Amino acid sequence: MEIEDLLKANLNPQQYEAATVLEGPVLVVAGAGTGKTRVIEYRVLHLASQGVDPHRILLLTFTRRAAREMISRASRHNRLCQEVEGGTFHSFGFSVITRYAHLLGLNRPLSFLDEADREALLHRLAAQLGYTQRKVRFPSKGTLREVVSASFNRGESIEEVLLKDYPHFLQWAGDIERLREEYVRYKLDHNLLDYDDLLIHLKILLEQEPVRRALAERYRFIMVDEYQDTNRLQAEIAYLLAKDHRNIMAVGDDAQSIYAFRGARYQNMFEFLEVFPEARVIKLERNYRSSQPILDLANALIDGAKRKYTKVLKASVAEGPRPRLLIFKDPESEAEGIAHKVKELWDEGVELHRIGVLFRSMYIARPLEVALARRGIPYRTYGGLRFIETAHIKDLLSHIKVLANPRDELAWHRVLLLVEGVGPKTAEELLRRITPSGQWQGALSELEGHPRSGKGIRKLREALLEVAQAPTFHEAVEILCDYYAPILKERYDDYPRRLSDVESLRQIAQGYRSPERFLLDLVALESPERSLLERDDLPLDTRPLVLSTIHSAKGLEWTVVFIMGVADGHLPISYTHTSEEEMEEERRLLYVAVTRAKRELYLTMSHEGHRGGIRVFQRLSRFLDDPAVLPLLELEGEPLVLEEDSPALGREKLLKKVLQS
DNA sequence: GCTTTACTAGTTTTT
DNA sequence: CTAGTAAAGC
Repeated sequence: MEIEDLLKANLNPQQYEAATVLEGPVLVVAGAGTGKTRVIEYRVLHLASQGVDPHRILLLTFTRRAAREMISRASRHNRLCQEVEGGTFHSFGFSVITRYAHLLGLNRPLSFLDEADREALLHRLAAQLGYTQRKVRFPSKGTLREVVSASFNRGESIEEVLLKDYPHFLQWAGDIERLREEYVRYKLDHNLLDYDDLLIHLKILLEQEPVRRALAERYRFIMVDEYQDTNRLQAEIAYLLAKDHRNIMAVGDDAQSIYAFRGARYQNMFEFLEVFPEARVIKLERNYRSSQPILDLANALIDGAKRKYTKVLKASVAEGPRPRLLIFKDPESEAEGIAHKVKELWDEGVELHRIGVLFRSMYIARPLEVALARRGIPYRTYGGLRFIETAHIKDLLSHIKVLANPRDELAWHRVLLLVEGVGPKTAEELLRRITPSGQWQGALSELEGHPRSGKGIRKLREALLEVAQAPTFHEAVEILCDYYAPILKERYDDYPRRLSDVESLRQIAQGYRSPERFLLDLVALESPERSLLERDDLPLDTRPLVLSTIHSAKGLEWTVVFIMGVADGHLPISYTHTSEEEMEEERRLLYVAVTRAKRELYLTMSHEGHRGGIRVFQRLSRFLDDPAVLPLLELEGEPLVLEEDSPALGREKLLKKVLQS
């Protein structure tokens, strides 16, 4: 009973129970830093050592990274654990849908639409329906994507979504409903899947009794992590998988729910107890991560929430410095201040990767990147625009997509618009000739005589021909990069930086034999470049400082944490209309950020900010400017706090003052 | 008629 | 910084 001893030695009684109760539903309410990763790790290990075939264990997590991490930790004790099936709902959906595509009437290969592809497609369809030439403003493609996507993952009609999020567009409810239908039809006709489809189609498959029974039979033990951030579809999927055998464990913390904008429902935690009334509830409240002063702040923050959370975190490390609030004059000195402090810590021997800098939105970190670069402090950013979402990488990928599937209209559209002398009209004309058959060579040569675009089209055709004849995929990518480089230089002022991204792509391509696999890894699911950069094998002292959005920092921890921009307008972020629900989520976001810190926590803000070139005064975040919270902080800098009732100048007064000066 | 360029307004979080 | 729009240019 070696494993048994290991469990007993490494888990507290609640954790032990969560790891070892294998039969029947279990809901684990796990506060931040209470060792839920460890629970899952040991539960997997326990299952495997009880003789459960690892292929019958399904671990659904929020990111693939989280799944990888837990499985690899369990595998250190028992190599069999490597065979456990783990990933996100989306990646699980993708593999199930691929296997049962025929039941859905879809033909392989299936292609994946990322967010930008979805927008492009919606825009095209809206234009075809004549919606874009409206006198009254029709929603932009980004908004259309949000609305359509929200209607799917919240299970609401377009009208309901508009009512809540975009009441000013209510008049277009009918048109957008129609657009949504066309969008779905197009995807089905062209074997395309987007993020929502990965869940929708999975659920549709699970509603077919034979499929459901086969999958429920296969996966006898199911674990779902970050349950507070699952949406309605995901909860239904979990239920369908587990309703027969009922061996399901959901782990979550309603106080850490930060994805409502994406359809997440912390209510799923409570509803779990309704669909599985016999579920055992286990609460983890002993925090192993942070010192008590940090947890006091976290507890006070969450105590100020409208909705009451029942957990109170208790630290196992009592002592530690109080969290510090640093107030700077402007964003630049805030950045300088943090960079300076980081350098100091580094010089004192704190390894960079033990320090994390967190912020609500990426733009907050811009000045910091400058300050770090100046001091030669290596850093890497998490969150924000990802590699494959940048324009130049999408350009290049479109060329590869076109070769992999010559009927891919979106990819062709992008490729053609890059050709000199080709605009929307010529591109549409070419698309009409190319995509029905996929015979691009003939279609392209026909237009080579065109006075304006002919030359560019010929270049494209010759390059594609050469690429198609390349002996290996890797060489094909080389040729494409050479074709694309001059276009890139022509189009982007900042081409040197972009060119180095192209170089990275070229290197990533070296590991692949075929475009299909490459595109799937890169576009459909988590991109490999992350794992390339996240090398765990790097010596500890060369791992860089992490800058991360709070959303991306979920589940991570650092010895020293900086939270930038704790000012009203940044955290909570000011957005045109903010409901009470959204404000509560902003509070939880700060809670999540605070609970990432183990020993030292710095909260920083600046009084001056720029909004569109105009200087504005900022006040401390309303979550911190609270009599129950402020005394928990060590203050540094001038707390130039504007009076709560300091009256706004108002248009007329401002006008007078400006005219006088 | 179509493409390119110049300008302006608004800029969250992510599988 | 980028998406959308208006005007200029071929």
